[in-house]
Amino acid sequence: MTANTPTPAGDIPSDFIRAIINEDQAAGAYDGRVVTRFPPEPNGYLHIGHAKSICLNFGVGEQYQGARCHMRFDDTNPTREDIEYVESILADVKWLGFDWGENLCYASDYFEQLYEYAEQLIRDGNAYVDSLTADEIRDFRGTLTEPGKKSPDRDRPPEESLDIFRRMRAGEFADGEYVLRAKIDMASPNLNMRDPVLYRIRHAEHHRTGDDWCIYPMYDYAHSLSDSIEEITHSLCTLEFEDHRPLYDWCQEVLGIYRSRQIEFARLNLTHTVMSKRRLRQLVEEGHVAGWDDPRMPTLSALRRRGYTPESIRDMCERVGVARRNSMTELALLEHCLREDLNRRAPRRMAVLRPLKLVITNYPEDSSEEFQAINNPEDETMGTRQVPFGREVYIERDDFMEDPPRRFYRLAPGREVRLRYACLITCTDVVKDAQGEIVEVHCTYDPDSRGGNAPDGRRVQGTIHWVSAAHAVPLEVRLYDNLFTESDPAGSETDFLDLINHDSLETVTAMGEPTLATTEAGDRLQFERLGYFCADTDSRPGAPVFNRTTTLRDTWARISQRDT
RNA sequence: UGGGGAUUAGUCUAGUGGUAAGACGCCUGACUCUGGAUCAGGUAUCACAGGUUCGAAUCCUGUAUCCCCAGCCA
Repeated sequence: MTANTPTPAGDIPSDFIRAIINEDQAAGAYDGRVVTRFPPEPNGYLHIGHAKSICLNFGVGEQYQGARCHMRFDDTNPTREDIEYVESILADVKWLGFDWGENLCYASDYFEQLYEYAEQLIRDGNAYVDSLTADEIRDFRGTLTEPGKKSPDRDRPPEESLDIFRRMRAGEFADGEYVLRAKIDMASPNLNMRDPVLYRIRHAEHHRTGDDWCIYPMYDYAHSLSDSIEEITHSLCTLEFEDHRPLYDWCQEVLGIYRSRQIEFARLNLTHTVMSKRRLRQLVEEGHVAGWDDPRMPTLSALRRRGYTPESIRDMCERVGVARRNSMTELALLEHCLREDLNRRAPRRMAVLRPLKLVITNYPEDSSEEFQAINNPEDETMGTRQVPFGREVYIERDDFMEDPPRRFYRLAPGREVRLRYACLITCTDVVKDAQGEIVEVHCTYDPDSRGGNAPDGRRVQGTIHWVSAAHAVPLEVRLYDNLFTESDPAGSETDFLDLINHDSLETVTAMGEPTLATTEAGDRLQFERLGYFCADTDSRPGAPVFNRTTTLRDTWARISQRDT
């Protein structure tokens, strides 16, 4: 490995991990090298919690001079892992915008070397083959407050252990017949040090090594050695592995191999969702959601489908920071990052979610015209487009009230509002059906206000969006809300499944301006005054489907809610 | 009366002996052809109790609360 010039600690953000790395750099530790790794097990989909780890590890790998971050699969348990997960994980990391370059690694690539190190451990008297059953090992382990007992096999001579271990590898024994254990300290107050299992027999096909092996290394052993083999300098993991650090260090120390340093940080928790693989799997398997990429899920594939940008996710991870205390980040922060990003980038369009027909009685029948609309007021370079207009338009049901409360300054009988980019209209009549439901609103327009400007400069409080009825394109729109009603469903007394928000998905047929007919899956748009929407992969030619990524900040919703 | 961690505003994070910083949220107001965006202002004495010190969120002592650990999972 080549030595690197230390990076000046000046402008590297100051979370405690980077502070440690800065110190190491200043002290010339690790020859000035900085190498991290992101080590998922390919047994599930990546979620927003993983994003924090990805941003940290790859972020560090980018920030320091000559640094890098290895993409490594911790694939030591063939019974639950699959190539499908490998591929989705790779795609998600790439989507987030990170690059592992040449450094795509698999713990399974080290199986032979790991095995040889295990023989060394046995020869040195640091490991032994045990014939205790799983139940017996548990019994012998002791409890949190009582020391464990030594296995009768603990003093098996190294030659004998070596022989059995080789035969374990050769496939002479059934699953569970023997295990290889580290010989450390059965009385240690740290249960991980009470002769932890290093290898177990598993006659199972591995997604990469096939049936080359029938013994597989355990996490603590494999992870510590993999880090060492790759000469990882800073091995960043979550808090629950803190108790494993002594074992991590022990493995590298007794073998006399490259020393990596494990540093733990608090994982990301987000309100109104769950993050554990077990719960996510349950949501999918029991059909509470449509799949791993159901846009209500916190998986990266779901967030992508929902319309979240990788930039917004990375921004959130940066703002959350890195520390050692358990925390729960508010979803609002992620949403803020999203809106900030999309506000700059998303083209504006007009669509009406809950259409109410509005007839402009003084507008000529069978006539139409086009108005120019701005594609993005935040970015002039995005230009303008023409939007057709006619005698009948759809407006949002919420934008009309027959008997409006104070502070409501949209359309109501006798009121004048602006149809965005089109003209000023005044409500003259309300048409109801037999049930008393409003089915139509009649207005007159001011011909001199074409384009939406008041000819005499008079102030018009409200501006509402609309879609020409004659030109409208029907859209399937999926309105998403939080999957859970409580902020911490996993931490609640109530079972998390009973906290599912049954209104988390509402599908409506909206009416959109003509340009919306030609969107492609993945396109992100702002429907003016409503929110950000993303064309779904379910879209078909002539039948667009949109996911509501998030609403716009809605001051009126807050005011009206507060007043009731 | 096992071990390991943590404790700064509603939330997240900075501050490491010199009198609490930033972000989100929330509240006010300005502006506005998105009640969007933008802009201006407001919003904590640092878990608690003692102690050291001219001076403590930062040092010491004790207490409380929360999290993690008894897979041949990672």
